[in-house]
Amino acid sequence: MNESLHSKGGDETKGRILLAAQKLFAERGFESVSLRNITTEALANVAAVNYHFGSKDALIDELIVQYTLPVMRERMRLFDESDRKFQIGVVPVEVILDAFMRPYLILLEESGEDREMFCKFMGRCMSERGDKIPEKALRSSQRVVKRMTAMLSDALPDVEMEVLSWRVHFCCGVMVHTLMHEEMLKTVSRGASGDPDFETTLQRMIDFCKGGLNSGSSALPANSGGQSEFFF
Amino acid sequence: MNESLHSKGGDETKGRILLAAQKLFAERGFESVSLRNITTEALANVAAVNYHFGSKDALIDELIVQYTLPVMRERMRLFDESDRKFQIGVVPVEVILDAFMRPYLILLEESGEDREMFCKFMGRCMSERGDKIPEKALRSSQRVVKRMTAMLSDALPDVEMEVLSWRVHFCCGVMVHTLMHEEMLKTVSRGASGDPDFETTLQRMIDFCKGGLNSGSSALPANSGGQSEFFF
DNA sequence: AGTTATTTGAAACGATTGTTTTATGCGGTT
DNA sequence: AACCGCATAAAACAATCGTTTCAAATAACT
Repeated sequence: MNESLHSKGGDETKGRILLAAQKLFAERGFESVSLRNITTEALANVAAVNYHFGSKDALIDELIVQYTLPVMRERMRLFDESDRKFQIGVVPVEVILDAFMRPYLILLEESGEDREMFCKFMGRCMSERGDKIPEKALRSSQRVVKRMTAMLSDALPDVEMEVLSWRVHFCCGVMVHTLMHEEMLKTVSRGASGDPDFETTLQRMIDFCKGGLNSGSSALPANSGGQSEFFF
Repeated sequence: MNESLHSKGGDETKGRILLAAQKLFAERGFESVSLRNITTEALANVAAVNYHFGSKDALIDELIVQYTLPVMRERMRLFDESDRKFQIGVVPVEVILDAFMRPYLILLEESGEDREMFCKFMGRCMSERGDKIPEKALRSSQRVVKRMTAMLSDALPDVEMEVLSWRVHFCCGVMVHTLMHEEMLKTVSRGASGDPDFETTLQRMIDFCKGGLNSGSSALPANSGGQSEFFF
């Protein structure tokens, strides 16, 4: 009856389908997973997908929106928090990067979902769905990037705007690639202290991106800065 | 008759299929493109694919090997060249990065193929074929990464081996993400001097990665360094 | 209760997938 | 000419795809 915010109470199977879809999409990609794969995993009927969501694409869109918006909100919240904390002076680069990347860690840890699965899902959104990202998620993402670029610009006044835009993009590349292939990266760290936790991975990404953002650039012609129209 | 190195002379359609397949795979991904899409583009019959290659997967494998090996060879050649040039002292980081990333530019410019298409194809190999990379291409890639990591280790003696391995991985993330989404990145640079050429993009990637590799790392427990088992 | 609206299940839809079969055409050799 | 090996073409293969249909079951409301 009431279209609940968390889609709780009402539909049982709808939630199971969303969960199964996220898991399978994360593991094998959007194109490779069929509706029957999903409904089998979710112990539901094939028709249930089209009944509850309308189509496979609509299901994907709903998944993207449902999993993207909380991340973007958390990023914005951390940006705000940082702005307050560093009211005098600028927010340090590593703090900005942390606010940008950490939500992938925190958000899911709280809700008890599988973080690795979630990361892979988000990574696939970025690499396999470059175009077909739902409007709402796209705009939300663009606001975040715009905000972060502005904050970084304050922290790095010597870096031209266009160069900075490119480097923000590079940071996203680092993050996407790392999230997508996390389990393989663990083979790099096999040794003394066991698997590196996400906090370690996060710190390594931040260190690297901070160095990259700060890097002294070779002389290049200066253009007017623009905003990337990407989905991160 | 003679199985020419460049698959010239003998089979006409086989070459056309390879070309069409590379183009379509680059544009839309491996799963989304059907054999009929390919053969239509190549003005060939559907059966021709299975006749010449055995299966769709075999076609993909052949494409990957055919386009990967020259890149790896060129990287190794540039590594050798750098080693000779800097016989006294170590090879600078930016030179190593250049040797790693430039082959994507040079190789195709010479053969007159479409570089943007090629980059996208390689990017898709890395992001959509993480596991199913043919053995030959995989080993070739691993040799390159091992070699580069060793050279970087000499150039950056202060960076622990494990941290360095992670950062090499991050550099790959920068490259893959950039190659995959090059055309969207151009919207960042719209303005004065028109589209940035690949040389500019390359320089920006190198600058960023150099800064990232050099970055002073926060204190983290040191593990034994290992080799990533990735396909780059 | 009975009526209505919503959610399921089994089956089938047409379309498309990768692959195979069968027949035909072509060039070179004996 | 007859034969051969190789390449192509048209057609059909079974399987699977996303989607739809429709009847049965379940829940909600008067």
